[in-house]
Amino acid sequence: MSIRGAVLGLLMEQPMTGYEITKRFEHSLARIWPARSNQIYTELKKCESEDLVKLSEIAARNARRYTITDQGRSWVVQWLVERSPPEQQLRFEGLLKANFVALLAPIERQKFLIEEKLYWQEQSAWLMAQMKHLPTSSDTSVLARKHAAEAGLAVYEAMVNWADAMLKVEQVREHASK
Amino acid sequence: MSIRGAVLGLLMEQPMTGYEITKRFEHSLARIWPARSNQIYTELKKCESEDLVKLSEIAARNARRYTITDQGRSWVVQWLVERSPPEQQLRFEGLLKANFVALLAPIERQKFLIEEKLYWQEQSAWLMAQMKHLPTSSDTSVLARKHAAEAGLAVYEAMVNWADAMLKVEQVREHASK
DNA sequence: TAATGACATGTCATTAATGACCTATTTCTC
DNA sequence: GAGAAATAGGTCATTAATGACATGTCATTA
Repeated sequence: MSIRGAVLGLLMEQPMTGYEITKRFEHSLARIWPARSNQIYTELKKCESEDLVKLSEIAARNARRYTITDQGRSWVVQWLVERSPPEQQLRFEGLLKANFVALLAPIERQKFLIEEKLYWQEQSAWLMAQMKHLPTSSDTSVLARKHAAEAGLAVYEAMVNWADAMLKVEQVREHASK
Repeated sequence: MSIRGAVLGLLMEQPMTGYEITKRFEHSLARIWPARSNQIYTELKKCESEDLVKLSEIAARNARRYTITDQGRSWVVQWLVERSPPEQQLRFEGLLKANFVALLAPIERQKFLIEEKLYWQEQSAWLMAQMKHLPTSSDTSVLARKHAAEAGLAVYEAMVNWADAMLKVEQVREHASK
C-alpha cells in the first residue's frame, strides 16, 4: 500500500496526471520506493474507484488529471501515522549482498566492491543534485523533504563507507601476504 | 530473486532445515530483507527442483535438512555479482513517509516523529546487540558481516538523526511563535 | 512530409510477497 | 499427567510488483 501513499502524497501538492506523477516519481521517490508507470496508472484507477481521488480534468492529449479528495487526504494521514507491519519498512538488497560478499573469490570481490562503491557514489551525487533544486525556505514541507533527502544521503554514504572498509580489508590482506 | 540469494547464501555456511534458516533469518537478515517462513519453505522446494540444493538428511521431527549443490554455489556468486535491475536495490518505506511528514498536523507530526525515533533507536540497539555476538576474527566472512552490520547501523542512525532534525524544526517553530 | 522523440495511458502474463490458516511432534513446566 | 510452548513444515487465497507489449498524440526537425 506504500505506492498508494506515494501517489496520494504527491497529489496532496496539486492535481496531476499519471504521467506527471510518474515524472515526479523519477525525480524524487523512485530511488526509495521504485514504481513503474503502469503501477501508478493502476493505482490511480483503484484510488478513483475508492473515491480517494477524482478525475478533475481531461487535459491536452487526453491526459487525465486527478485531484485528491477529502477521503484521499484522510487516507494519507492514516497511512503516515500507522505502523502496522513494522518489519517491512526496509528492503535493502545492497545490504543483503553485503553480508555475503565473503563468498566471492578475492578478485571478483574487489571488482564487485569497486562497482558497488561507484554505484552508491552515483546515487549520492544524484541526490545532492536533486537537493540543490529544493527551494530555500523554512516551510515545513520543504524542510521535511530536505531532511528526508539528507537521511537518504546518509544511507548512500553508509554504503560507500562499507565498500571502502571492505576494500581496505582486501588491501591489508594483500600487504600481509607479501 | 533476493530471497533465493539469502537462502542459498545461508546454506553456503552449512546444511540447514527450513526452520533453521528461518531462525537464522530472524536473527540477522530479516530486518534488511523481510521473509516469512512459508516463503523460505517455498523457495527451498523450488531450489530443490532446480538442483540448487539437495535434501541431505531427514533429522528429528521429520526436519528436512538441505545442502547446497555446486550449481547452487554458482547461482549465489552470479547473483552477488550481477546488477541487473539497479533501481530496485532499495525499498524504504520510512524514507518515503519522511518525505510526506509535513502533511501531518503539528501535534500528530510530533507524535509520529517521537515514535519513529524510538523505533529506529530500537533497531539500532538490536543490531548493536547482534554485533556483539560476532566472533572477533580477521576472517573475511566475519569482517564482511561486521562491516555490513555497521552499514546497517549507519542507516538506522540516519533515521534517528532525521527524526531529531524534524523534531527540532518543530521546536524552533514553537519558540518563534511565542 | 516523414521520421523521431517526448507525451500519455494502458493491458496482460508472471513472479514475489503477504496473511491467514493447518497439522503434527517434542520438550518443558506446573 | 495435563497443558503450554517451541519445533517443523507446510497450504491457499490474495495483493503487490515486474516486464513485456500495445496504442495513440503532438511537437520538432531534417
